[in-house]
Amino acid sequence: MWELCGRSEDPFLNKEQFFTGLYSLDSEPEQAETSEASLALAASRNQRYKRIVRRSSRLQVASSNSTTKISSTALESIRSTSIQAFTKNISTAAPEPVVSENNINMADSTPDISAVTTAPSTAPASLECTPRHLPPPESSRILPVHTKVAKRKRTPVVPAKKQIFGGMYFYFIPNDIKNPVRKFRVQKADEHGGFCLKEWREQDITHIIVDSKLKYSDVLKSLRREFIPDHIAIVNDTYISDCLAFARILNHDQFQYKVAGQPSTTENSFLLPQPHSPPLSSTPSETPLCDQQSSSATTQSLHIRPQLSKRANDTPSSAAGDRPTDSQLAVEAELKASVTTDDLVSQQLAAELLSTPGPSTTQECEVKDELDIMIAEAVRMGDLPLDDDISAPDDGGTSSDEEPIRAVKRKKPVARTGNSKWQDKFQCMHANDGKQQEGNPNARTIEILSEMQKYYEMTKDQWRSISYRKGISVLRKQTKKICTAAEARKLPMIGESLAKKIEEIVETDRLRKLEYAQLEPGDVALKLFLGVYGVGPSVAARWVQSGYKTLDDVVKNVRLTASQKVGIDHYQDFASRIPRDEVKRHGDIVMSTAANLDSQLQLQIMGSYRRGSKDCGDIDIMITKPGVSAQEISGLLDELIERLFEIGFAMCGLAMSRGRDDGSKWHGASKLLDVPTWRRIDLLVVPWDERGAALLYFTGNDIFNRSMRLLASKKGYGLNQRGLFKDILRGPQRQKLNDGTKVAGDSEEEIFEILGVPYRKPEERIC
DNA sequence: TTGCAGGATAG
DNA sequence: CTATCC
DNA sequence: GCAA
Ligand SMILES: O=c1ccn([C@H]2C[C@H](O)[C@@H](COP(=O)(O)OP(=O)(O)OP(=O)(O)O)O2)c(=O)[nH]1
Ligand SMILES: [Mg+2]
Repeated sequence: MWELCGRSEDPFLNKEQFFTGLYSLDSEPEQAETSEASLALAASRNQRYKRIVRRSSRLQVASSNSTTKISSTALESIRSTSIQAFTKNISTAAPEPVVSENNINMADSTPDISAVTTAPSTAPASLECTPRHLPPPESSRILPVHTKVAKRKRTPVVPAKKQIFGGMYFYFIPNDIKNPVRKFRVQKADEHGGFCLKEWREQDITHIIVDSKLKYSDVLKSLRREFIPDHIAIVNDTYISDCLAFARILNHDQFQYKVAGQPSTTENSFLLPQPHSPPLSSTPSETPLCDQQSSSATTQSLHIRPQLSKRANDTPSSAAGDRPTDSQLAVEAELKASVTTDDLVSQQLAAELLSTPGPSTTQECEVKDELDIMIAEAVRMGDLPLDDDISAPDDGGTSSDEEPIRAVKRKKPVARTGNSKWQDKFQCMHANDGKQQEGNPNARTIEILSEMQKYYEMTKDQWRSISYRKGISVLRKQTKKICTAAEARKLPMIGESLAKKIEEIVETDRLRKLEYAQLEPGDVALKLFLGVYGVGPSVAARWVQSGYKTLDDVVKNVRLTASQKVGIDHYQDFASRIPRDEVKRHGDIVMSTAANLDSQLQLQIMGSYRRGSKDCGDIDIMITKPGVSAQEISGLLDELIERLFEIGFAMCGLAMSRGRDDGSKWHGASKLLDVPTWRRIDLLVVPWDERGAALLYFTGNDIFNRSMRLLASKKGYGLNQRGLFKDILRGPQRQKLNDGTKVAGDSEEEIFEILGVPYRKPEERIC
């Protein structure tokens, strides 16, 4: 896998690629021309090539706020009831299965990295509805399609009589064919009628074939499961050859096929499990341990976990020191009474001053945004000589099982069209204050499409999800109702598929595909799990696949990370939005605490708060100090955190900057004295000369940031939370030769300016 | 057919 | 390294 | 899913 990923990364891209995806983020219906000046600027700074892609491991996309939040009314019952409680608002109208028109390509068109790391990409409902007797999709077989063996798809080269594995589904561990012996076995199994899956498809798999060197615990670990369903037989790797030797299916329960450390089973049925027999019939006795686990989990799923109830396990700090509550009270009281006194007040004032969006910099664009947008098309960006040839380094066919397919890849036409016209329609170019949601004529359409977006929320396809998001965003900006597909189609980021859906929604007030998707078993649980802080698509899918349906199931059976524990304990807390006032109160406490440490610190509440939201998903606070660069502020964060714990404000840490002294980030939970709800809080300490970039980053929103960054990269820059850079070069091995030259970082305005984007006030950065 | 932001932390 | 989060 |  690793080699696969590494290889797929192109260090350089040619010009065509350079402009690829230019329109990526939402676009603006009406676009003005951009000034020639900015254009020229862009052109002049443009580099021959630019590394656009950094495909490492980036899977998560959607912001947390729009998705998977559970309505507060339902929160009550989360722990104690099964997830069905959450289905109440799901439309139950006639499902009438719709064949997905677009899903087909997912498996193949998904980039390698995604294919590797994201889930099966099978059509909806395949999980439970795929008949066991149907062959799996080619993509999930362990052998490549064009391998001799696999190619003749089920056309037996071996006499029918010898197709002893007919209807049997094997999952090999390790699940690859790097080992020649294993490859041989896979081939043989395939030749004799068996299916060798490369994906874990629980419904289909009948046997797990385990390498002799592995132990049972390795199997569980490799599958990341706590037990193996009892309809699946676990045998060691001699099983296949023995079966072939005897030309019949042998009893997999026999001692010699056991995997080391495998829980004992009541043996000796000398009858084999029928390949097609329903799960229940196949040796019910085996792996009793596991069975027990799962059943107990389900039976107890209705109980509240007593031991994990609130704050039982965390908040070690509260015990320490002097009465936290008093301290925190004092802090707040101090804040309130502060009219009269002391430098604390002035500190706070200073901080507020800094944070006030008003004063600086906004005057120039205070008015209209019509003047905004964009670079017109006319741009020839054409003639820069490119180092066209993609030096396709190697491509060792090595390793991993399949995928000789990738040999095809690698060649870029390099036809240089003289001019790429890129009408900039980056969302970041457009001021969007996100108001007007009331009278929105497309409200209903947006609502339904948002539901759809949630369904695609990863696991299926992260990109599809963000495409929905982009389309929805465009729709949200419309002032007139979009009624027909043709009408919709004209909008940017709304293509064939979305247009059709929009029309269907307008005409029928529903979307069959959505209803179909909502029927998918496991989907409700998936959403439930995705709502847990620290649980993403991968883990959620794994849990669902293990048959868990409630958080209790999970707590009882799974080893959780520290974050996940807190996330489950405070599922409701973190799912609820924070009133703006409360955000302010949290901020004030941090500010005064920080002020006591160093009176020169400047704090400012960022994120959705700075954008003016009425409520926020969390509290984001940036801390900086005039003139201080780098790590003079090191250790400061630690101290601050410590104090926050002391006063009973900080409840737990979720992620802290790693040990280093440049400790700059802390993510945790905090709580007010009179509000029982824990809140997520994010502190960011930034050097003075990076404050502009940090401001830009931390204000968001996320889509806005991505839009800006994409735009920057198109223009030959690199934008991140530390600054705007140019000339980022990378060596042959994708090694970073330099970090580029920082061209801006002090101020937001400067960054906007250089990128040719009209300044946007924080409230206008809602995309 | 391919890319879709960029970086940090936990494990 | 991947998964998750910002 | 969209755009190239
Ligand atoms: O994927 C992401 C997520 C966040 N951010 C930036 C923008 C965002 O505004 C800021 C804070 O993140 P947070 O998750 O708190 O989002 P928010 O904009 O503050 O919204 P919410 O109200 O959900 O907190 O970090 C990104 O750049 N990329
Ligand atoms: Mg926030």
